[in-house]
Amino acid sequence: MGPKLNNTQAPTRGRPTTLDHAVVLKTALLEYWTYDPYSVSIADICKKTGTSKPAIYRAFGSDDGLKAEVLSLYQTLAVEPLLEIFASGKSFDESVDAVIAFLLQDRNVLGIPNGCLFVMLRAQRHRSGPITAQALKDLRQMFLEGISYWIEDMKSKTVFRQDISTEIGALFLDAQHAGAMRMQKEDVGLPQIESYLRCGFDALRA
Amino acid sequence: MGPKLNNTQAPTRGRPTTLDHAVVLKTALLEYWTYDPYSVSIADICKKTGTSKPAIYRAFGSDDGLKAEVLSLYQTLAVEPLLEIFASGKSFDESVDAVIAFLLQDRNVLGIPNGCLFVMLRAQRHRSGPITAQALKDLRQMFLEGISYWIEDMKSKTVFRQDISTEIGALFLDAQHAGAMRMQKEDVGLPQIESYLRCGFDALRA
DNA sequence: TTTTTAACGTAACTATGGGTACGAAAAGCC
DNA sequence: GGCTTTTCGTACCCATAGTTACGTTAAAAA
Repeated sequence: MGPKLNNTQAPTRGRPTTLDHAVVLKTALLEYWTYDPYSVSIADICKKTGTSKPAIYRAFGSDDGLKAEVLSLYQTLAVEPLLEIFASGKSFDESVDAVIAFLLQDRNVLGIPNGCLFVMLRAQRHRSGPITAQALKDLRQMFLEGISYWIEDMKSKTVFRQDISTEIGALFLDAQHAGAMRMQKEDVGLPQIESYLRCGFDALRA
Repeated sequence: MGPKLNNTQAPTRGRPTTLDHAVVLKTALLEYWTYDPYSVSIADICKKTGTSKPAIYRAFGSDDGLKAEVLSLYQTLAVEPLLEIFASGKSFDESVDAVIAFLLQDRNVLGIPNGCLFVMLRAQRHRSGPITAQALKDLRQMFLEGISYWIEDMKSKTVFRQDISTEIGALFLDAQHAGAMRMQKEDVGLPQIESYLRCGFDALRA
């Protein structure tokens, strides 16, 4: 989109780029995730990364553009790994265990914030600009589809209740995920969140 | 708290109050509920009600104070009626039906916004001032307790799964409520939300 | 009637938000 | 070396947020 490529080779003329696209993106991700996307300003990210505002605007176009790129990074770092667990052909019980283990890792140890940026953005999607809104819509779609595939798979193995439509099952699991992430932010204990999630999965087991 | 009582009789000296406390509160509630508490400014509420900013500060002290009073109004208007359904001694199935009917009323017809202000505030509680934060904490506590009472009642009638602790059951229903309200804001269809809720209640039925 | 009391609202203040104009600086090309 | 190209970042723009100073107005008390 922008007039320049990332730092991965390219420019032939003009002053070389000093801004590190990846560092800014990663910093923004961490700030948005830790606090909330709409409580962190461009100026905050500038301070954290030692860059200037125009540099960020040159690289990302706008606040909306930055948020959209951050969401894209979050997708590859956090959402897709979760979907891969669902897609990895595990049994029902193995899937449940793996998903719970993934969601409830000790984040302090890993240096990862609590909660889920995707969930936070969805909860405030009326605030997002058009680019982020579209990215959010697409990701939601992909998320529900990923879950739907798993449900279909489980149904074919007759370990998932046949009387629950795939659509509703997907909405249900999506909501379970959001609920767990919200509880994590609200400092509900891990054992409680785990029980909550198992309770939900039990509702789907044939 | 403020130096004056509400318009319900009282002042003996000085210029009489023209600001209608109730109207401002109701307007703020509607704006916060329709959009989101942190996308609506004091100035917005002034425009809607035709009052001045100092009038609002005189009556509510601060943004935080206004939000806290609005939350209190929301509690009596929307949260307590829901808890009363749970407390009204209905059977399990009647409770489920009544709760679903309550949550999924046609809001357009009633002039009530979609979603839930309580859920919205909780999702952004890190932004709230100390007064609102405390009110939010108290309301959350009351909400979980109200649900817990119902669960205990249902357990005593052996229609609620005994192997789910009351604490987890309450967290689960709290999350179901939040999920349904979030879906309503995300424009998920009513039938889907209803199925989602029934699916969750089914998980708790003995 | 004058004094006291208290709410009135215009017009400010400060901080911060997203966003940019523009001259300086650093590279390649001729 | 000059010329072109492109990024650099300081210093600004404008809008809006929450909040308040202060002169004015309307009532009760003296």
